[in-house]
Amino acid sequence: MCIKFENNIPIHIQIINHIKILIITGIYKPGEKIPSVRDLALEYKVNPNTIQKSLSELENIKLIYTESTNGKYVTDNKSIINKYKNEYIKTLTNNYINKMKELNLNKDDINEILGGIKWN
Amino acid sequence: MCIKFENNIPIHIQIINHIKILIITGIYKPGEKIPSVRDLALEYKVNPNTIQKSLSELENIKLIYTESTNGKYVTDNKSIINKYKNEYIKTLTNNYINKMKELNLNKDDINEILGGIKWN
Amino acid sequence: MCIKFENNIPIHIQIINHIKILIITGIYKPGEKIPSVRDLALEYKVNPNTIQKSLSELENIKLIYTESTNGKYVTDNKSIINKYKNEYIKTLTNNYINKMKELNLNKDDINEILGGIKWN
Amino acid sequence: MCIKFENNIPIHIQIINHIKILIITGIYKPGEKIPSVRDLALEYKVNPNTIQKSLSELENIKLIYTESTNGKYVTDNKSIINKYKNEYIKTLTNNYINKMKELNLNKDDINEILGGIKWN
DNA sequence: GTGGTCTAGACCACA
DNA sequence: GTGGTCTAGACCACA
Repeated sequence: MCIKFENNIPIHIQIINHIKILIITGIYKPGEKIPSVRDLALEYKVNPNTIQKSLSELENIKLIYTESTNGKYVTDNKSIINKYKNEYIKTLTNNYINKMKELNLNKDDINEILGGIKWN
Repeated sequence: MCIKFENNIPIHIQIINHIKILIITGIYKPGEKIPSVRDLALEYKVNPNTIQKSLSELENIKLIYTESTNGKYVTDNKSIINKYKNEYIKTLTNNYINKMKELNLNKDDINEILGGIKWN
Repeated sequence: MCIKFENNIPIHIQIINHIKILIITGIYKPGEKIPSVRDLALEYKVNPNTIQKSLSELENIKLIYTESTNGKYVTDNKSIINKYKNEYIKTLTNNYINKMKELNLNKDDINEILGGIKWN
Repeated sequence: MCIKFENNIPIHIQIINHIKILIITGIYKPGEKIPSVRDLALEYKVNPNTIQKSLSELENIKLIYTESTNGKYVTDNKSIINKYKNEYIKTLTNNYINKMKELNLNKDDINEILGGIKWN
């Protein structure tokens, strides 16, 4: 696990986003138990309270749930995961396109650029 | 001028990249005088030495040149600017595609996503 | 270590040239560790930042490289060293010949002068 | 006239050498009047006393002479000029060869290098 | 201990 | 006013 925190963005937000991506990309799988607050605090090198705050928010948006004495789990409702995945895809894509527009590139330019990519 | 510096990346590198993008996007035009070292230091709220270091590097890679005692100017060699523009496009595109791949999306998925974008 | 700095030439440039010659002449050998920034600052009696600046430039031109936290080393790429050696030879020779020309000496004169030198 | 003074060498010595070279190279011709102390002081941007000291030394070694109320002249004794010219040639040549030796080059190497020079 | 960054601030040349 | 140099000194990451 490796995350570089940025200035100007609250750390708990950055942790939310990081874990969200782990779930969206399937690194944390649906229904899978996620590490304990204590362990995550060690991994991210932050205070356990910060982790707690982040996980609460992830629970609010239904990406994880708590089994009372047992730990926290990734939701197994794949449609929720997909919803956030699509949202993330949209954000990435818009960011990409906006930067391309700043460079005065249009739809055709982008298609040409993507056409030249080799996929493996 | 507005730039939020990130942790973990030296400020002078971030300034290099920021000014590079201003040149690439044509906000700083070919042959145009750029603000003085002192003015940039005020704008970016850093020490003039830090600006000096950044501009030296931009001069090394030929994106700007110095007219001694007169100021610094964006190169008017558009092919150099284009070289860095293309490099930047490549980086943006690769980053975008790599994130898409992490989400298990392939070429067709991306084309479909881009096809659904409305251009204005 | 002994170096007399000249006026009118920035010290960091003089240090670059001095170390370059140490490498070219093989006093600093290929692959050998060079003294730390702090030690060189003491030797040359300048600020460590000035050494840092000089060594950065020597790294830019690939004559040295950095092993992070470990120190800086002379390149072990002998062809790079040779390139700068040949460049230096050329400069010395041109300077010598130009001064001879100022004295109205020609090729034959120089050959005669050199022919009279005793080699040991 | 342009001379950059070096540290660590007394300025009057540097001026002596500079004028000596002007005479040796024939820029100041045998028998020619040299500029007044006052004018030389302006040219070299030094105190007239410094010029006076330098010219005295040049007079001691017979490269110039004074016509009492009339000014100072380059000697018209060409054999004296030649003596210093030869001395200067010797110094230049020895310096050149010593630097070449530091680079582990020998007589044959130098001949080869000089053979490759294009003369015009 | 190693390299590296950044600031504050003095000072320089050029014109 | 412009770029450029240099120092003193604090501070950082890495290990």
